[in-house]
Amino acid sequence: MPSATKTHVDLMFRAFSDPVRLRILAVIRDGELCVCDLVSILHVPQPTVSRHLAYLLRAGLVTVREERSWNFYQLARARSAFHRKLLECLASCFRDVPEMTQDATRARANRDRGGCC
Amino acid sequence: MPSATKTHVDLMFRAFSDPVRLRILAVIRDGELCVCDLVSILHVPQPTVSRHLAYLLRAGLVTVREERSWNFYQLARARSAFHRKLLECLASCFRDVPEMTQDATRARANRDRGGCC
DNA sequence: TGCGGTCATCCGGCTACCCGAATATCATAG
DNA sequence: CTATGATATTCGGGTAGCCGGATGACCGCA
Repeated sequence: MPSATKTHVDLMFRAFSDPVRLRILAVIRDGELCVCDLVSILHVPQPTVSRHLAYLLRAGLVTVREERSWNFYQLARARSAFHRKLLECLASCFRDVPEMTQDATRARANRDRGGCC
Repeated sequence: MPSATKTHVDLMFRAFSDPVRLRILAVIRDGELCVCDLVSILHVPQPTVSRHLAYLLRAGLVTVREERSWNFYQLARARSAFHRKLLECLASCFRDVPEMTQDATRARANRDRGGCC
């Protein structure tokens, strides 16, 4: 048994400590996106995206809205000061991860096309 | 090849995603501490503390000062907006992790005793 | 009823991490 | 030189991701 039990804070930090999850969180800052949009924007296989979304859901960082055949994910509203600070980190590291800006341009092009539908 | 290469941002987030490292970072916010002080404050074996300190050193989150036989660790000065925000997260999650407050009281008692020397 | 599209989950294998115990390094005191 | 104390590192084993590929569940539509 570890000396310190795993807490919710650890879970949230760990949610941010993966490149794909970080990019997902960054790209849905501008509004909800469905899974297939994320797949085409991030250039990541669909099961990988789904797995990471499940992780983010467990951590309480995103919410889902089901409509017809699509699941739209968006950032969850911050429910604590810690959560809010963490989202500010996301904004700050935006310039340190080059892939995020590439994702952002692809996401904008995607929205201009009207998404997947 | 992974879809997104491991970046420095990931390394820093991951540094925060372990209970012991989080407690170390929190307890040295009030000033530098040597390894043996950390061991007695956190109630964690010495090799474990050293390993986590090495991790934090690699991530650029702490600095060392060697004096006589002791190595004193303290928080590194923030070198980016992201780094600064991350330290603010540390302050915010303080109230969410009960062990941190226990560590803080033990740390204060330790300082009142004058540390390990 | 069958089919295509959307999404989630399972399975195998690999890697990275985390720990406890023991050991190594190094400075200092005697 | 020897001993002691502080710290770092190594080693072995266990566990928790992470991924690619395949499969499964579900819905809308012809």
